[in-house]
Amino acid sequence: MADHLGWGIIEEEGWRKGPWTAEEDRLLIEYVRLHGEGRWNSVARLAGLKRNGKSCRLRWVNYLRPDLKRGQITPNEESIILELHARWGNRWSTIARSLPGRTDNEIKNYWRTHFKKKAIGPSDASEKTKTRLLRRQQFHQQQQKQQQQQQLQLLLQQQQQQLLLNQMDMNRIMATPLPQVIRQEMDSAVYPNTSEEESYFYSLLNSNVPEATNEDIIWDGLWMDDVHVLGNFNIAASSTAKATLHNLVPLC
DNA sequence: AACAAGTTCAACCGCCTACCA
DNA sequence: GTGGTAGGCGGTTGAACTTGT
Repeated sequence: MADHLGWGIIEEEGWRKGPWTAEEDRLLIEYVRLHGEGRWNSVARLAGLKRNGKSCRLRWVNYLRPDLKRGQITPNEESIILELHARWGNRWSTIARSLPGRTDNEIKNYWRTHFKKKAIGPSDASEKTKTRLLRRQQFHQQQQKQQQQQQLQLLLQQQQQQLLLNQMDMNRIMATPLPQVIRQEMDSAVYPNTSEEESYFYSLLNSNVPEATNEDIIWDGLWMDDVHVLGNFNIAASSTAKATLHNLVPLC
């Protein structure tokens, strides 16, 4: 059970709660400087703080992070908050990403104190449902994305194999003496005038497919209305792949 | 000056998802 | 496949501060 010795000195299972002291802040800053962000549950052990991981993370993210912007929300920021809230609802962390230096907590508090009163009404009652629905949709989209990535990766693997085989054939052909003109023709057939999409595909073929791509960032901004974009991306990737394969076929 | 009411914001809570063994 | 754990998120709380009477 918790010992209630006053706000700030409450302890439960050895964890301190309540307002942070300057010394605790110093220890946390030092910890992050040495070990970086993350592994928050190690903070207690490594930094000598009697705070649980969640508390440490929150303190860092909302208060100690060096890139935080202090002071009043500007009118410009306010309009961004209004616009994004109209679009996303109470998805504060998503909104916060569009306002560098502002935290989700800060934006949430700002919204509640400045706009909540105006917003209370029939729409407010449905806010929770709306947020949950959005979350569920996000989850389904994530699953779809994974499936599509798997398909794309499979396709790329097949094509890389095909390319390897083609290259082996090419090597064999190139090993036999040919007139210069015919060789030039063949060179242009391997890498014809490429479109942007094809260049992108070549670059994919020539590099290992990264495990974590910028798609994560893109996906952050993709929601219901944007699903078709990913659908098109997949189609585009597939069609490009087909086109590229088609270009290679005459070589076989 | 003193008190009440209103506002702000740091911090906590509970839930959910991702990840790992 | 499953259970445990860590981290992230939105909602809520309550102490501190400000403003009005």
